[in-house]
Amino acid sequence: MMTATDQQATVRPTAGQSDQLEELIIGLLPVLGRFTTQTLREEEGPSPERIRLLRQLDRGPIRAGELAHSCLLSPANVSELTDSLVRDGHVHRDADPTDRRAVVLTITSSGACELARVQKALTARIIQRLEHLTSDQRTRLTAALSDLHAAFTDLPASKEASLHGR
Amino acid sequence: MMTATDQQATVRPTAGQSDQLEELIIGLLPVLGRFTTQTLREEEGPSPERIRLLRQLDRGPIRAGELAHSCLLSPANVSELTDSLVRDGHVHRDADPTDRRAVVLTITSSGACELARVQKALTARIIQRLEHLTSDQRTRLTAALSDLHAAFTDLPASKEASLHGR
DNA sequence: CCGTATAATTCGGCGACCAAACTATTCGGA
DNA sequence: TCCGAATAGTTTGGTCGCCGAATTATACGG
Repeated sequence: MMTATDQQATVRPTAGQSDQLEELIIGLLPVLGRFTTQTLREEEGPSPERIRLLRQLDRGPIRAGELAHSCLLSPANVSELTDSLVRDGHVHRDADPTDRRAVVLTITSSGACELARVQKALTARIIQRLEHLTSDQRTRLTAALSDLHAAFTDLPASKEASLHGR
Repeated sequence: MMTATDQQATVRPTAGQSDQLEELIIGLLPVLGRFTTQTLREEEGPSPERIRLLRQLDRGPIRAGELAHSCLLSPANVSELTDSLVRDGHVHRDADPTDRRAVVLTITSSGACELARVQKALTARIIQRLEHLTSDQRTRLTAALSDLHAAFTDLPASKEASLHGR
């Protein structure tokens, strides 16, 4: 009845068995993404994206441009997100004394506190999801995710390898 | 071996070494998310979210509500996204003959084609990222992601019965 | 000093997303 | 048989994330 293409269950001629891994990665993203946004939404705190910025800021003060770079966001976006973080008192903006065009972002104690709270909630949820894994599975997962993370983390320009502002 | 990246493992007294795993998962999302959106953006096709719907539709016709449920989206959102997919000729909407309130969504051949094209591009990029992994690492990653996927895939139904008696 | 490069912000606009209101249909009674 | 409640989707109004282009302020080489 239906048109030419019926509901063939994933018979893909081009697929080898290694295709499975890529499929897994592609499929993982929406699942994790939903989970995270859902969880953080319930948490009533800063939005997921703001949390992402806070996570970076928690590592130490950073210039707005570098933050944009490290989070793969446009400067415009960072500027806007920062606005709201400043408004909420989670971050403050200071002029960089060495270059007055630039801005240095620093997390406030309230920001760090929020971050900790939210991350704790998120972590709790994750633990809950993982609790039926065996110890071996956990170990394997940790190692594998480490690889995966490394594979997809590209710091295209490690020009500022001397990031020392601490 | 730990690829101790820039992560400074915030010594948490309550946390065992398993804390590392949660950190990895939290950190993975933005990395993967960025990668995917970036790649798909370059691909000039349907947006990532539309691709997500197409992926589900590619498994066979489905009612709009079920699609919303399976993708964890609101019906409103699905309706809108579907609009654009229909406009682009990637999907068609048909009234369900057994229930005229309902709508059945079916991917068109053009939709399937687009999906294949885009997934191919995405897969190619992923392969590129993974090419320096050893065969063992790949195997481990595949198994681990399988676990992870299962752990975060929402369990269907089963809540109906318990909620009934309230 | 001046022109150009650079850091950030502002502006306009699009896409994703949702809750609430609305429409059309089904279905369980009385 | 008809009515009201439930159900499937759509529309509406609005928020947030995100970006490119224009703008502003500063730095720096000549």
